Amino acid sequence: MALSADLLRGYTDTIILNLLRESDSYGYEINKRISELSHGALELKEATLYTAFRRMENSGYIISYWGNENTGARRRYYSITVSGRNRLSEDLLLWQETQNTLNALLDQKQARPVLRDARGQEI
Amino acid sequence: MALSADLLRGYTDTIILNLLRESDSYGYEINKRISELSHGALELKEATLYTAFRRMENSGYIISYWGNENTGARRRYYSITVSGRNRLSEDLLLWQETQNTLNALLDQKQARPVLRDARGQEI
DNA sequence: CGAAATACCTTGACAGGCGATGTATCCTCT
DNA sequence: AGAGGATACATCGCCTGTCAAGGTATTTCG
Repeated sequence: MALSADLLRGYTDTIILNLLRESDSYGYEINKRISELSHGALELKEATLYTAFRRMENSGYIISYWGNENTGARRRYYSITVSGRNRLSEDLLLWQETQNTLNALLDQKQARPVLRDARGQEI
Repeated sequence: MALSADLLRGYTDTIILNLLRESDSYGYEINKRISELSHGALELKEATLYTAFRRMENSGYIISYWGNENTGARRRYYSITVSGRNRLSEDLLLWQETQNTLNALLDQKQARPVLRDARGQEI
């Protein structure tokens, strides 16, 4: 079941920043990683993705550079800045708070984490 | 600390429906309940609230009627419909899923091994 | 060769949140 | 009695993030 990214509005930036935290990457790969890590639950549209890149680069959270592939299509790599890491930290705190608040308002208990085995199968 | 309502976009309807689940209520009271239950973390603006009511009534999730107060300002009460309860159930499931997905995407992970391209370039 | 995958990008529409503004009544304090 | 705050409703128009639809170019594989 795919989640509407509209319900996650505002979190695309956070998700991207969190992936870039580990290493530079480029659009196409980031999109695939998101799809993988969410087990297909979230698939960002390209328009959404590239708008997010522009927005975040304009805000100074990431910088971009062209990779020098000598084979295959050209890639634009993105790198998280110090400012981006700060933004990410705040976002992560905010996400915790958002969960607490919404769970309080919806009378929900914390979601039980989905556990998976080595093959990605839900336990 | 107030949450950015943009991060909760799409959940206002769910929050309202969940409050109406127990008993009919009216705009002003609902807004106060939200503020109380969230310990001030979420304060919906009136414009947001009343657009939500219109939207949900048009969609058949709630119906409204004027209260017959003989003192104080008039109140428009809202009542959740069967369709609204169904919508709420789906929303609650979706919220659980959203948490799981976002936690999977945002949780601290082991650092991904440094990958390099054919030319030894770090990617 | 043709299709699919890789990889990038832009335009315009849509929808939800909200700032600003307006109305009217009631209560409390001075 | 008058002022200010709380109660209670409502609308208009702007802003912003998502995305459908469209485009370009290269590589890989059957």
